[in-house]
Amino acid sequence: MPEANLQNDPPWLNGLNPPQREAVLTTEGPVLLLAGAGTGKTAALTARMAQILYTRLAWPSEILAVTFTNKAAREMRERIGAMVGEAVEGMPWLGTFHSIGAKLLRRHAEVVGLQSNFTIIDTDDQIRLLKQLIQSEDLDEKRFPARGLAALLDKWKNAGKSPSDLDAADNEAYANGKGQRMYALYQARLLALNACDFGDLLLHGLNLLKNNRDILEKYQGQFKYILVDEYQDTNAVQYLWLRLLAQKRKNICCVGDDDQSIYSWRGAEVANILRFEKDFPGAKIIKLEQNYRSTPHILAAASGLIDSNSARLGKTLWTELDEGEKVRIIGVWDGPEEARRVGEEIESLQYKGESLDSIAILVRAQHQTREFEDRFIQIGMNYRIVGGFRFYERAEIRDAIAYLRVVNQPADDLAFERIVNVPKRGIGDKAVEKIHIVARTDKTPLTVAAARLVGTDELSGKARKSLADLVVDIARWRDEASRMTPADLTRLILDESGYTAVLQAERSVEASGRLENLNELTRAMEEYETLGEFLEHVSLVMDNERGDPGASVTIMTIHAAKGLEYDNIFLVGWEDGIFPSQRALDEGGLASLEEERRLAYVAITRARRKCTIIHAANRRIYGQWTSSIPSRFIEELPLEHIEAEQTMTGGASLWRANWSEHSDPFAHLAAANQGRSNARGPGWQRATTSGGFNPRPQRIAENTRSAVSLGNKGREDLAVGMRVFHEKFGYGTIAEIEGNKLEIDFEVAGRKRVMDSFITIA
DNA sequence: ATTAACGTGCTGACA
DNA sequence: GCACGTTAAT
Repeated sequence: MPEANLQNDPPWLNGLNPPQREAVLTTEGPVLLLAGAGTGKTAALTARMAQILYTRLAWPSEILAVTFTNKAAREMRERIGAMVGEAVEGMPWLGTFHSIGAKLLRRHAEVVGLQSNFTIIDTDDQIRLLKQLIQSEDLDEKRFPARGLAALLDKWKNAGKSPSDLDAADNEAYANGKGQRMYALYQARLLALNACDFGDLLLHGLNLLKNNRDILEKYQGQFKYILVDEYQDTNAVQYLWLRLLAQKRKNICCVGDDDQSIYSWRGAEVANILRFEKDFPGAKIIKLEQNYRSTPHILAAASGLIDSNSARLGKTLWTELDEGEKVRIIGVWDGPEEARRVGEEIESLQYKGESLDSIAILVRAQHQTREFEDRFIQIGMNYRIVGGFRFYERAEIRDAIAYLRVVNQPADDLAFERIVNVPKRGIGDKAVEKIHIVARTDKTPLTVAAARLVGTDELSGKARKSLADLVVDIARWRDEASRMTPADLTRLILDESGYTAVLQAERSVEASGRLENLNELTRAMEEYETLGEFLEHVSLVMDNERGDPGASVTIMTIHAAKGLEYDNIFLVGWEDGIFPSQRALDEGGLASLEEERRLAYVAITRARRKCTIIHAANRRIYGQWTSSIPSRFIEELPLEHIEAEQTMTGGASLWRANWSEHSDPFAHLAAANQGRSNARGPGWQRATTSGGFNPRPQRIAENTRSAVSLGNKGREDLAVGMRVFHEKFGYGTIAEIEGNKLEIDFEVAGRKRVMDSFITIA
C-alpha cells in the first residue's frame, strides 16, 4: 500500500504502488523505467501524462509520446482520454514513430526535396520499384533479388545511414559493390516519385533535424516532455532522433524491458537501454517489479525460462496473486491433432463459463494460423486472426487506393502502373513500355507521358483510345477531388473506371466478396475529410478494425501479442525448428537463440490464469512430413511449475526421452494415464502405407485404441532387429513395429517413436 | 493480349 | 502446400 496520504492524492495516483508513483512524480529530468511484463507500465505512463497535464507543466501539444504500434498508440490515447477528458484530442504528438515522423516530414518536406503531399509506399511498391532498378542496371535478378536489396536498405535506414554514409562492407553487401549505387538510385527515384518508404519517414526525419538548426531548436523547445514506450525496441535512427530532441530539456522518460526485446531483426538495439545513463547523466532508474497479471506458477515458469539468458539487467518479478494452476505441457502426434486438441480444450473452457474473448492462441509464424482456422471453421467456433491478411493489402482495395493515389499525387508512377490496365482495357506491356520511354526521355511522370503519347500515332487504335479515355478520366477525377468527399470520389472512380462493372459481371462468390470489401472501404472513408488524410491513414495504420461478430478466440503471432494479456493462453508448435525457429538456430548464433527465448518469455507472460504449451511429434513443413522434437524451451521450464500430459499418440514419449538422463519426472503421470484412452483424434489415423497422408480428413470413429487396430499397414521391408537410419536421430535398431509407427533404439538419441517413412535401411 | 500450365522457393515479425 | 513468376498455347 502506498504510504502517502491518500486524501491529498490527486485521483490519477490512486492505486499506484510506490515505484509507479515515483515514475509519475519524477517529471523532471531523464527517467528510465524498467518495467517487467504485467507490472502496470501503461497505468504508470498514463498517470504520468495526467500529472504533467493537470499540474500545467505542459500543454498537450508540448508532449511527445511515441509508441511502436498503432495498437499501443490507440490504447494510450484511450486511457489518457478516460483519465483527462477531451484534452487528449489536442495531443497531436502522440503516435507511432512512423506517424510522428510522417507528420514532421510533411511540415518540412521541401527541406529534404519532397512535396508535402508525398506518397508513403509499402513493401510491395518498394519491391516493384527495386525490380525496375535492378533491371535497368542490367543485374541478374536471380542472383541479386530485390528482396535482398530491400532488406539491406531497411537495415541501412534503421542504422541511420544515408547512401553517403555506407562503408565498404555495406557497399559490397549487394551485387559485388553496387550497394551504394543502388541505394542512391533508389532514393533518387523515390524523390522523383515524390514518395517515401517506411524507413525514410525516420531517416528523413533525422536528417531534417540534424541539418537544420532552426527546425531542431523549434521542436526541442516545443517538446517539454518526451515519453517513449517499448524503449528496448528502438533502433539507431529512432534513438538518434530522440536524443536530438531531448537534448535541450532532458525531460525524457523511456520505458522498457530488456527481457521483452524481440525486434533486433529490424535493427532494435537493447544496448540503447544500457547506455541511457551515459547519454543522460543523472538519469533516475526506476524498476517496476510487482506483477499484477499472472499467477505465481505462470510467472515462475516464465522467470525460470528467461534465467537461461545471459546479459540481462535483471529484474525479479513477484506477485501477490493466488497460486493458480501450473503451466500445462501437452504432446500430440501431429499438427492436425494439435488443432483438434486446442479446439476441445477451448470447448471445455467454454463449458466452464469462460468467454471466447478470454482465450488466445499464440503462434511463432503466421502460416501456423491456418491449421487452427481450418479446424475452427469445421467445428464452427468463432475466431479472429490478428495481422496476417490485412484489409488494405487485398488486391481490390489496393487497386482502389492506387486510383486515389494517382489522383492525389500525379507523380505516383507506381500507382499508375498498377491501374493502367485494371480493369483490362487493352493496354498491355507493349503500350506501358512506350509510356515509359516517353517518361524517361521527357523526364516526366507516367501520367504526363501517357497524355503526350496519346497525341501521337505510336499506339494502335484500341490501346490509344482507351489510354486517351483514362487520361481524360484521371484529369476529371483530379478536378472533382476538391469538390467531393473522399468516399464519394472513390465511388465515382470505381464506377467510371469500370471496376465495379467488371466485378458485377463476374458473378462469382469472390467477386461479390470483393464488391463487399470495396463497399466497406468507402464506408471506412466517410470519416475522412480529405483524400490526403485518408491515404495517410491507409499507409500508416494498417490494422483492420472490422466489426467483430461476437465473442471469438484470438489467433495471432507472439510478436503481435506483445503488450496484450488473456486469461487463457495456448502456445502451440513448441518444437525445435518451429520455436525456436530454424532460422534462429541456423543463423544468428547465441544472440538469436536468446531472442527466441525472450519471445517465449513474452508468450508465457501473456497469460493471466492458464497457460498451455503444446508440441507435436510430426509436422508438415513445406508439404513434407517431418518429425520433430519438443522445443528446448520446454526443458528449460522449472519442473515444479509445470504439469506434463502425455498422449498415447506420440509427442510425450519423445518428450520424455529427453529426460532419460534424469529420473523420469513424468513416470507417475505415465502410470496414472495408463488405463486412460488417450487416442485422441484421427490425426495419425490418416496415415497411409505410403508414408504420406491423405489430403482430406476422414471421419473415423474416435477412441480407437491404437494405430495397429486400424490396420495401418506399415512398410513390408522392415523388421524388428533391423539396423536403420533416421535423418534427425541417426542410426538405431528397430525394437518394435506398430503399423507404420516404429519404436527404435537409437545409438545416440535413445529410444524414439517415429514414422516408418522417415527411416531408411542402414 | 489473355489465359493455362508448369516450375521455383519459401515462411519471421512492424510501420 | 502454396503463392508467385515464367513459359506455352489460344
